[in-house]
Amino acid sequence: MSDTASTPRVRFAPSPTGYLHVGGARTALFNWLFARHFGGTLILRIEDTDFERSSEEMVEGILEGMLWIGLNWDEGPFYQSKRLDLYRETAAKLLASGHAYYCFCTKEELEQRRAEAVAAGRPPMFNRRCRRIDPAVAADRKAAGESCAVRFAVPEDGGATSFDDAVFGKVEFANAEIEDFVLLRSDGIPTYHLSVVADDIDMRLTHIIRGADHISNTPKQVLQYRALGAPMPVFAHVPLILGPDKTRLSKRHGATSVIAYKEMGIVPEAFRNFLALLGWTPGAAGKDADGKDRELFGSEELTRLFSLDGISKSNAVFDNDKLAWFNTEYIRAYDAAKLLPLIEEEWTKAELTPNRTHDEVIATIDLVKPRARNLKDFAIAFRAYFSDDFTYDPAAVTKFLKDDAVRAMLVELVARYESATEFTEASTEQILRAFAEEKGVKAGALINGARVALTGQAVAPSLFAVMVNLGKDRVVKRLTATAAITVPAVSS
RNA sequence: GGCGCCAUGGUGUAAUUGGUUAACACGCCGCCCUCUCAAGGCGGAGAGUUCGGGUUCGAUCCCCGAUGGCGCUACCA
Repeated sequence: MSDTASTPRVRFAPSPTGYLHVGGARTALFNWLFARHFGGTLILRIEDTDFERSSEEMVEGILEGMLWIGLNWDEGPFYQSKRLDLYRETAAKLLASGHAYYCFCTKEELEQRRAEAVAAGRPPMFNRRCRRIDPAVAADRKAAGESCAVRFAVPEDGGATSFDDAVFGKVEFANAEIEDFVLLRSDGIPTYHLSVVADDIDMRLTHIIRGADHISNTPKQVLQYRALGAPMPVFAHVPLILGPDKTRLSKRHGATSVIAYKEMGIVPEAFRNFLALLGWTPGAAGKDADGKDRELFGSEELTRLFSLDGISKSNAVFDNDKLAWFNTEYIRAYDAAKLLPLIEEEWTKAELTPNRTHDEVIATIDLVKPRARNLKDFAIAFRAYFSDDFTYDPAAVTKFLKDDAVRAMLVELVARYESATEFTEASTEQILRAFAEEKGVKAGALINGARVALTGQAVAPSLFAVMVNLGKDRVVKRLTATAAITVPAVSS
């Protein structure tokens, strides 16, 4: 690590060939946490040198994903496609110092040789044929217009290249295993190997925190740092996130794009908290007074606690159940006012317009949120609290309103409420229980039936709290309507 | 195939870096509460630390091997 840098400079460098996926989001989060912890700088760099697969639309999707989980950046976004000169200059330096050379092999030749090697059971590595061409001759051929790529000359000294990874420790590769990789393609566009190093040096990065899938690429980069005489950054590779079957997380396992979780009704802070704990633990600092591990960490606490030391080496499985748990915890902890804008998005999507006053809406969110697992609940299961436009859950009707006698009694109950002078939790309960006693039925039967009549659901908060929340008029109306509710025909 | 990395209940992780009845959280099961369902409270099942060898008085922890998983193996990133 360079001692001229007092604070770390890190980067998140996605390739815009897809949306921000959960692995990328976690890498971004770790970089962000690391930068914020040390008061360092986070740079956002778009690695779009694969013109075929990159698109501006994907860049927007990635930024949207980052912003959603609350990540910002200090510099950038920088686009590699706009920094081509830097890469060409870097390649020229390497060429000049003898660390790189022109390769005139065509793609077809390369493919053919690779196929032959595989068929013969030999490693399909580039055979370094063009490395033996005299540099002067190569320069002439290039000047004459012959198409060529630039390759890095990996030391043929029988030695090894290693680096000290902040999470994995010392990792070493025999130089004989590293092929003379392409730096500059024949069309003058750099490959990833060149552009990362050129940019990481140019942007004076001190720590490279990225997915463990880059471990095998690292020696190629270390070699370039040395050839360029640049200070070596600290490498920290983060284990990958796997699906429930322990294979690489993919669409097969459900949502892989971060934004999909937003669309599923996940609260951003819950997602961020969940992600932070995949492959990282605060260790002893994350235990409570009883020595139990804590799981719920807000943004500030996460950045205070974050450290490279807490990153584990083994891959982690993405567990939807745990995410769901985080989500309910966060929804319950949010105040109604903070929840409201998120819920309004869901209402818009569900084409629901609440016909209640703002204060009523806030009070209702508080009433209902202890039972919410997901933002979607506010638009679906809890719909009857916010709008008169709701439906009855057939299963709930079958369970509690199947009995005609119960339905008739609920309708009869209406008169009692209409003539009541007050309408509080205590009074509504008292009226119902007295009525049940008169009729010789269990209060529970009427309560459960009324719940379905009032909310359309079998699941709800305390019935009398619901009554007060809805208000006398709605209660009267909905109870009266009980008679018209159709009981689903019992099949089988 | 070659190279690299990893390996603690179903999942995420702990275990004063050799000495614990292997801990916590999620999930699961049961009980309590009760007008339903969550929540909450209480209790439970579930790993002897992938397997096999070592080193040691003693290994989850150190070493070797095997197995398994993952990653890389492009003029993709």
